[in-house]
Amino acid sequence: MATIRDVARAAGVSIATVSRVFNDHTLVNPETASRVLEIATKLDYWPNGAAQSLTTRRTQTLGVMLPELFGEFYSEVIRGIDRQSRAHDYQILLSSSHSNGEEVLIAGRAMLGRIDGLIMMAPDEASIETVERVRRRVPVVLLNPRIEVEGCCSVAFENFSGARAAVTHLIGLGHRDIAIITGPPGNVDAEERLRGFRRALADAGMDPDAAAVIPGDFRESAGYEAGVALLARKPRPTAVFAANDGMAVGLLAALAAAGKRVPRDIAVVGFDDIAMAAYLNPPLTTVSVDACGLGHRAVDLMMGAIESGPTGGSLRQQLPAVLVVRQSCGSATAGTGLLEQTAGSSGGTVRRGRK
Amino acid sequence: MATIRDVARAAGVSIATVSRVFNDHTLVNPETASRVLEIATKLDYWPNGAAQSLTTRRTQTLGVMLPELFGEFYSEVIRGIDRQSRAHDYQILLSSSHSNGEEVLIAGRAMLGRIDGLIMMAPDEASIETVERVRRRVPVVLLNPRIEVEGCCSVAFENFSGARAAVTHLIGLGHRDIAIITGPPGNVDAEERLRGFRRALADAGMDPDAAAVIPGDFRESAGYEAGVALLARKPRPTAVFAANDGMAVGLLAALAAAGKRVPRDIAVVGFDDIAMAAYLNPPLTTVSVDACGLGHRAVDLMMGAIESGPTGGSLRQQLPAVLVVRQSCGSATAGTGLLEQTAGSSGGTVRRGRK
DNA sequence: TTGTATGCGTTATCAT
DNA sequence: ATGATAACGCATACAA
Repeated sequence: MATIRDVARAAGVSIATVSRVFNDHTLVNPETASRVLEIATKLDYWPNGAAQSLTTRRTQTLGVMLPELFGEFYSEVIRGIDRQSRAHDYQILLSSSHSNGEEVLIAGRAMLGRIDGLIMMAPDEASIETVERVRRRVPVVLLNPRIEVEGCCSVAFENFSGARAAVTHLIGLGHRDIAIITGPPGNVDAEERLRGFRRALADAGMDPDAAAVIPGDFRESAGYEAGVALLARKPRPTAVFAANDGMAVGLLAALAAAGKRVPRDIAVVGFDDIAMAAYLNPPLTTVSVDACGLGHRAVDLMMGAIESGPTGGSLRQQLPAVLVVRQSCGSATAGTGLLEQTAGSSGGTVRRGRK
Repeated sequence: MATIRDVARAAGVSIATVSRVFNDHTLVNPETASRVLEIATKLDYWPNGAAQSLTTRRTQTLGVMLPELFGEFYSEVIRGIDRQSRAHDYQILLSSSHSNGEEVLIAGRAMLGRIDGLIMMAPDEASIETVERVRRRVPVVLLNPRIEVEGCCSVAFENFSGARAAVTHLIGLGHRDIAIITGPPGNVDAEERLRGFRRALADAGMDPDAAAVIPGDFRESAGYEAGVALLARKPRPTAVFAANDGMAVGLLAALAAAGKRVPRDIAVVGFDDIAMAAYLNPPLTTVSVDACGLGHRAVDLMMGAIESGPTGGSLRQQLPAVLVVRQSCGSATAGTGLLEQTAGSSGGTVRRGRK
């Protein structure tokens, strides 16, 4: 393939001139420029990106590392990153499905020299060291970080207050025996949601330790199994908070299979507000988070970090988690207010209906 | 940051030796190697990817270009590509949301030098020229191509036979007035599905030109609007084939809003079998395609193309589109067989139930 | 306005 | 087993 040298030779100029034409740096003689352009077109010359980034130290690429690419949630995050990156003329170097620190390290090394910044969601604590090492080279933006890393910006959802609002709503509806299906152990989101669940109970004067905590892993199948386990329980909880919608879907299926009616027999609330939540039977009450917006925001932070260089501060941003009341949680029972504002320092809000 | 030179200096060896240690090329003296490794660790040396790929002409990266990143379908494709790429130790350079040939060209140029191959789904015919130009540089694998490009491998779904099977099924159920909600004009999948729709009607001795063809664009909102338009029609069709599930979802919502019962009043069939299809009310009969598998297969083809070099043949592969019968299409009416095999050279198959 | 020359951080081909 | 040194393709400081 034609290189800058080929074009220079064919046009009878130096490579510096060709380079200038393509980067319209210094003013180049219009005639010369058009001649070079013509030759370049004829030779179908495309500058080599690797060579460019080697000299300019710029790649116009953002690295993205995610723990896994399963479930709608991560797809949405990627979409958000993708869109906003394009708006800034950046491409995305994707490397997901990392389950441990070792893989993260390898992927990080492979990205070095090919990216101007890294947006990552660390699967576990072990990846923190990798983050530190990457951070010495390019800006890093953390997604829902377990631990804040000095010098890294981060964006996170208000998992805690979102979960708290959801459970508080159930309590407001009159429920006193509420179970939770948790996410995978070690997952930050899962832990925060569990914490919100417990806090809501405690706030209402109930004993968090008395509540049924059924282990899950964010997958639909776990929700189904949890449903089976739940039905065998005596006394059977009157409401269930699933730590994500995927498990809520499985739970709903298990309940339906057992002939239970939702919300009459059991109330169900999820978390994430995935696309199908509004279309489930019954429509799922859940906590809505804007996964796409998370990616969008991460890119914005990254752009700032790239601009300001290594001295850039470490902004922390929180994105709201809003309770969306649909039908799976049932309506207010007599004597209980339905519209009370959910408590929470971050001011939880409540939305109703399909969207 | 430390470069290979820094390591060499600190270890008292030449850069060639350091390079050898990291690529375990020729045998290096174990002592020297361990010393170099030690120094490299201390200096936190990471090879620069851009420099590596400049000399080796290898990037361990696959370019991925998609027309848009909206809807579950594309997310699934990306997931498939991502997974299989990782299995081959490749990363992904993503650039989506391209709506026209100009954008595709720009994105293609930006990728040059950073990728070993390109997997792309061209939004329109104008992108073909870009494909040709990219192809002279790196192998290209096309996803659902409108036109086969000489020297490019491709993977496509059996859109035609899938749609045909779906509509044939409706006809077998006794329907004689079947409408279609089409995808966006110019979209290959959309056109093939329309073609399958028409063929099914023709095969049954019906007049394709007499059928109601309602324009859509694959979005949920288009399905909703189509539903409204459909209900105003007299006589009202007894069945509708939505060219994708997203529109079927909107259609279902419109019908429910109008108090119509599915499938009693109107039968509905979709295409894609997205995750929520099985959970809709009623569960959606649709044509299932394995979007994730498409990506997976594309990577496999790419690996072959990269191996075999520029002389690699141009394999074309077809992935099945299987009718999944759920409840939105209703059951057989008297006198009509329900289990008949769908016609089609590619041997359409029928599946039942939730999965 | 244009050309020369150097460097970016590697790998790889020679020697030694 | 190891060391010079020449690419790789481009951008850019400096000279002309």
